[in-house]
Amino acid sequence: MDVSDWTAREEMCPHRLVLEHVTSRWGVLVLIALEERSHRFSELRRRIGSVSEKMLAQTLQILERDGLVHRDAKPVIPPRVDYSLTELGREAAAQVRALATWTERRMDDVLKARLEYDEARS
Amino acid sequence: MDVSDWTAREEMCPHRLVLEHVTSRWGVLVLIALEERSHRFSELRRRIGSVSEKMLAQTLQILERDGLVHRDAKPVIPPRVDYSLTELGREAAAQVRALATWTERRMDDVLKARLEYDEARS
DNA sequence: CGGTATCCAAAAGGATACTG
DNA sequence: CAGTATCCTTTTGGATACCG
Repeated sequence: MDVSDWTAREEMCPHRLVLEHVTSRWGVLVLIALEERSHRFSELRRRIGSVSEKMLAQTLQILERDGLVHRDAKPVIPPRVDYSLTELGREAAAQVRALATWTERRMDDVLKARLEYDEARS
Repeated sequence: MDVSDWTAREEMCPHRLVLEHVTSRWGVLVLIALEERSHRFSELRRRIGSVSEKMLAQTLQILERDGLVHRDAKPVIPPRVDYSLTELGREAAAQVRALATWTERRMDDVLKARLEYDEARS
């Protein structure tokens, strides 16, 4: 893989965009939550906590369009919509979770590095 | 890992921030470029192509502070600064590259999903 | 309940000029 | 060469109100 492949063209290349979707602020949290089990819209909101309706809806639409999330709207009143991962989404979630787990595991080293960095400059 | 752990506190929790650093627009590209070999500042600029001086400098500082990137400023004229990955940075780069490789490998399925999604709505 | 539409504030990011 | 400082534009994201 060549880095310039990711930025050479005017419009960002397609797989660079998918990477941005799955690693976006809310994309990461949605994928990890849905990897565990399917959620309704309002369940996801409560689960993630700080996300606004607008951003959650937007994130879910982007991930659904990319084929990572399946949206199941049941024709009942009141409306009920369940979100789950597709096979593609489960693969993405596994990758993202691996990265998230790594940051958790290595956090102490990062904090130590920051202390050294800040001290060297004060 | 619980998703709400990532968003519960006022300030984002620390490992969530590290995740944002390594998956940021330019962080991804810097890590992948440096995984291959060390680069000078201007080499990175040319390699990544579309990044501004400001953003490259900022990204490198953030990654250096997190202990992922090593900065080696040689006291010569004209100045020469080499950037490389630390051991921690190599681990991060491997994770990020795995994710990037996955998006590349699965791009066809994503594009197909998008076509279906867009057609179903037109 | 599960959204959309609108407006506004905040943050990210680029262009340019300048410096050791 | 390797940045920093400043200004300005673009993008992101939250709050609110409304709808089927």
